[in-house]
Amino acid sequence: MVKIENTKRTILNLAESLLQDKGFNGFSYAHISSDLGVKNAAIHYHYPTKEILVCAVIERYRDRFKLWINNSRVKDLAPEKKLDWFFSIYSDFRADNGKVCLVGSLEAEFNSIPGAVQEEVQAMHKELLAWLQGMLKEGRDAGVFNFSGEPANKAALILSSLQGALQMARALGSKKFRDVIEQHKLDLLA
Amino acid sequence: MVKIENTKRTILNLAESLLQDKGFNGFSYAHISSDLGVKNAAIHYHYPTKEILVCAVIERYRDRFKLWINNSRVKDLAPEKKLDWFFSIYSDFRADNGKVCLVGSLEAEFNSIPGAVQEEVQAMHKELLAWLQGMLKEGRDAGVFNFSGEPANKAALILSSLQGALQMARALGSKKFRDVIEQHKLDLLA
DNA sequence: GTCTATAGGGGGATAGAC
DNA sequence: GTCTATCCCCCTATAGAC
Repeated sequence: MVKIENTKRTILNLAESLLQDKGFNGFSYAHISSDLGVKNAAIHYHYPTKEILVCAVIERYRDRFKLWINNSRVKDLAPEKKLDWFFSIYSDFRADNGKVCLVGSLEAEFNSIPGAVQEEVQAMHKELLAWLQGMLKEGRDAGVFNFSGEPANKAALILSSLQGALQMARALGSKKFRDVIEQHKLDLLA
Repeated sequence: MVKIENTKRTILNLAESLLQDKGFNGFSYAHISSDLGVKNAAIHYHYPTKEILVCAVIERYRDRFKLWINNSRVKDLAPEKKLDWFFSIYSDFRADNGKVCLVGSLEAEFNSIPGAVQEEVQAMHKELLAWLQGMLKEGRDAGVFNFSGEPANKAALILSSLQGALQMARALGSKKFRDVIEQHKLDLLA
């Protein structure tokens, strides 16, 4: 019972990592099973299809994000600290072998992934945007952030940029990613 | 001689479209050949390998972009019109069956594409950034654009955002894409 | 230039033994 | 739960006829 939970969790870890590294159509059950040290069929026992496996990866990530933002260590931060925390998620991806975010990886291949995965991605993206929008509004109301227009639109701008910047850094290097982060802070705190 | 040039061009058109729709690992020679109404092997006659084919797609796009920006219809525009022109490239992608940009598509799958393609993507991305950076500097010097920091960093922010916004729109719809464009204008012209 | 035919590999997925 | 073995499909790429 404990063993199976560990195995399932390890499979999810590997699948998540491979998704962020090679993309949905770039990884296979063979990658996971060889990394895990078992055979192909063992993965199918835990996650019958690739569609089910990747949906489980996203669901876990959504749960994780919900826990984070509802935890007092994030919830009670000042807006500018919340911003730093959010940026650090993406900086950590970059530092971890140049991974991109799940949303970006899966949306780039959106038209060649299963329908159930598309729906999970959509839900995940909405949740990220909603939190970011609330944080930006909170910060502007508090006089910390400075921007024109709707918080929802500024949130979409920032999130799309982080997504793109992780991809950009693969071709142009980590400095470009850091430059984008700094420019966002400059724009927001000016 | 004319016929072969037309065929080669049509193959490049289809490959470019498929790349922007399904990604490198999501399209095959079979897609191209069935769309073109020929057999698999005919494509290999013109472009022996997928690596060579995709490199040719990117090289053509780079040439096209160079022609555009050196043409007086773009070169002589005022900075704010240049900005609109650049945004329209991405709006047109979005309007064309929700395509994403080549750079975003290929960088998302960067670690599962051939090395020669990676190098082409890198060169292309640098050229796009260089032009955008120059345009932003020109606009700020002319007193039309308003932003803090280095033009290079603002260029990276905007380009990464356009790249991400096309992907985002696949899950969340075209309105989100338009919202991002409007927010960029708001930020830049404030 | 395009065809048929096929090689050769990898992919997702399943059956049945242990 | 994991194994071996296997099925079947799609993929990239090539050989040789037309």
